[in-house]
Amino acid sequence: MRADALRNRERIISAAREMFVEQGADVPMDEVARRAGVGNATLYRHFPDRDELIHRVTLHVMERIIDQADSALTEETDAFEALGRFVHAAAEERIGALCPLISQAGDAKDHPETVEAGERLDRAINTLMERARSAGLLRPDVAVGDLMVAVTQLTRPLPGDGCSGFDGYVHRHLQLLLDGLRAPARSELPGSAATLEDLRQLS
Amino acid sequence: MRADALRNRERIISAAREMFVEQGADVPMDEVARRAGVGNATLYRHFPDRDELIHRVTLHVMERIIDQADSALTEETDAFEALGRFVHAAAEERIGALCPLISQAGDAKDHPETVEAGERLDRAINTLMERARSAGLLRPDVAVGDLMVAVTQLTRPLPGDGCSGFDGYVHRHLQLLLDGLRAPARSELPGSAATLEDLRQLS
Amino acid sequence: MRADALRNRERIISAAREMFVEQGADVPMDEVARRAGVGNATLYRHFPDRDELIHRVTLHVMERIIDQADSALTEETDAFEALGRFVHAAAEERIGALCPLISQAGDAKDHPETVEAGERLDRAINTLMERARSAGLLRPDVAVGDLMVAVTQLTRPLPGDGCSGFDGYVHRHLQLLLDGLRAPARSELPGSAATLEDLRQLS
Amino acid sequence: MRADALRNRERIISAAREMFVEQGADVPMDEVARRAGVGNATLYRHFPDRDELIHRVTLHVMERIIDQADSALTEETDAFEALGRFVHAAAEERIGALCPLISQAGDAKDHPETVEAGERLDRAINTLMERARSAGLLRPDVAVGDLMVAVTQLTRPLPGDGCSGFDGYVHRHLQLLLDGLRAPARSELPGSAATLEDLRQLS
DNA sequence: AATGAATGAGGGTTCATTCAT
DNA sequence: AATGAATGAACCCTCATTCAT
Repeated sequence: MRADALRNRERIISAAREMFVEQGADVPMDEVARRAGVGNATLYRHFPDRDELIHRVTLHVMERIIDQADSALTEETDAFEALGRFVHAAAEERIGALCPLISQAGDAKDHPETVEAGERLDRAINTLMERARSAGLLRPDVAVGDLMVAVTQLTRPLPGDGCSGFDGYVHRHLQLLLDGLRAPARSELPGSAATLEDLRQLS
Repeated sequence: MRADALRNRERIISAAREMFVEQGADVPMDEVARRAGVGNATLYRHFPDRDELIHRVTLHVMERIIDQADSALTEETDAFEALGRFVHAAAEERIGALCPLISQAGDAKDHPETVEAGERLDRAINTLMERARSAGLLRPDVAVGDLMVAVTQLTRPLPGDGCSGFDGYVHRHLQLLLDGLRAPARSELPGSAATLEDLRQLS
Repeated sequence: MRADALRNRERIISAAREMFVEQGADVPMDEVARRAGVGNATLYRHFPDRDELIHRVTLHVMERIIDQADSALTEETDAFEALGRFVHAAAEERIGALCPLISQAGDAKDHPETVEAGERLDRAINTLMERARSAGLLRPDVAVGDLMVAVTQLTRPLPGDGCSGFDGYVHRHLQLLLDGLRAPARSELPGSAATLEDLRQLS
Repeated sequence: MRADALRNRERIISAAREMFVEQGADVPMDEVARRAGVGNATLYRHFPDRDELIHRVTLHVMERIIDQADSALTEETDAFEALGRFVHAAAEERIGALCPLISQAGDAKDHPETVEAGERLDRAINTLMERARSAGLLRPDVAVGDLMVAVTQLTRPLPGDGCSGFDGYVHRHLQLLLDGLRAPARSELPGSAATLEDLRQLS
């Protein structure tokens, strides 16, 4: 790929990520192109339709979240602290805004690359959780899917514009969740623990 | 109001609530009308535009949630059990699908009726929380806004169709939240406690 | 017809005339009904469709204009003064706003009542003009159709709202027209003199 | 601008002008597009809404009328003949059908380009009138606004379709007006002379 | 490869007219 | 007779996607 084409591709993904965060997946494609500083047809050359664009943006954010999980694992000594750091870092990566998009992107969620990235993400977070669980700090009845769905949901932006003021509260709610995750369990959870793969097949 | 008109109005609200839950606030108005079994112009006679329809649906659900809070307060003896019952009942009322709609309905969130219903909701839930807090069962550093936002977020449906399989997991996550809410607090929360009014003004 | 029905009919015609003058023939029927203080279905009972309403309003104004012609004939001694008085009076009757409506009312302009009223109007104005012509005050190469079309056009309101400020100028332009009608003719007119019947058949 | 886009733009303006003349400002936008041989969205790309389309069409016709005024000034020796030629030429440019549209186009009449074109038009016609007035051929108590409103009104098409037969009479009425404008004045005019700017501010 | 331009399908809303009370 | 309510067709406008330069 030519160097300028690659640069365009990256600018489009970056613009799309920003706009998806701010305005959701329904943002007009022309607006994405304009924010990226390219013509609309250039956008379509790189991403044949909206689904493909969403697909690539979500893959991109999954990679970043995997990186965050790895960093937290490496750089934090306390196992539960590592989990907490990861949770708050995932929020900053806008997991709540971006990951749910995949359910709007046709069959993208079953695409091999998505599945594969999901597996790596599952492994990375599972490692984090396993370490905390082994240390007796994490309640034993939760799995990666539980954590990721809860974090995603708690950090989802409200539809429509302008509710960005809520961001300040998000970390409070994540902290409440983390307190609920701490061992020992204070109640019995209904249902059963879910992996990311379980969730993917459900959706 | 004429009897048939009232019946139509109720059928429209009911259809709209169902479709908002299933497909979000962007459902075509004509589809809502069709589901309600009326012509599209009948819908517009009752609700001059989409904002008004959303406004009335959200008011309706707020009333139902207030009722749930009152029931929980009356019928449960354990104060924390009451809170838990209310949280799960609010999920069943689809608080996560319906309350966020108000931010998509223009100025509806500042409408006097919405404000007033919000105040009553705040009082009802505050009573529930106060009772649990007095009994030493609820951590003292949370307020109504914290609870309601977290519950709303955790129960929001994913965008797009068909992810209804997640519903089974929602109650797990609510339970995690409730465990995090229990006294004693396991960590210090960032930021400060919010009332519903605080949140309304933010949004 | 019952007394209250007759009263309603008159209120509707009156409301329609006002609104046609202010907003043109495209005013919503429901608005006419509201201005008249009746239900919309009552309007439709009296006038089966918009064309019929326009038809009746224009007949009504034609009668009033005939009256104005008769008054001018009777009450003015100078024959050209009588013509001038009539022209300005027709403007006040909103001939320019109301008579053109008939061309928007389907086949109403060929309705026997319209034809008959047109004939009476033609006779009345012709009498006025003939008297002025006999007195050597009116140029001989103009007929009723010329006068009425020119007066109608010069007094037509602009489409859209709010241009009522123009009214002040209308009488200036009518006066210019009257000066052009005075004998002796200052130029030769193209085409030939037209009766109202000529015009009706054209339109 | 690309050559094909420019061609489309001109075809749209041309189609719109024809249809505005025939059917008024309320023609469906889709019909204009169809007459122009383009898709409806192409029309909207060039003219974001109906107001903008009207705005551009009226600007276009104003330019053509200015040209007519200049031609009449240059090519006619007799000063009143020049005025007469201009008046009839303005009628052929459909001034009566097109200029009133501007009052239906939102704030277009206060748009700088419209104001500026109006000023040039005022100057061009004022030159014509001044020359005739200096030659003692034009009555002194009229101004540009008087002339233009009268010409516009006398040449306005009737609402609705099909009354094109009237066109033959229009030049008769313009001639009557011109005879009324000739010096010496045969009566005193009510009100005061108006410039185009006066009229714009009124409307 | 990049892009401005074109397009057709779809959704929101209005309104003339008809229906039911 | 009077009326509030219901309706479907029409129109404006947007946008995802394709085409032509």
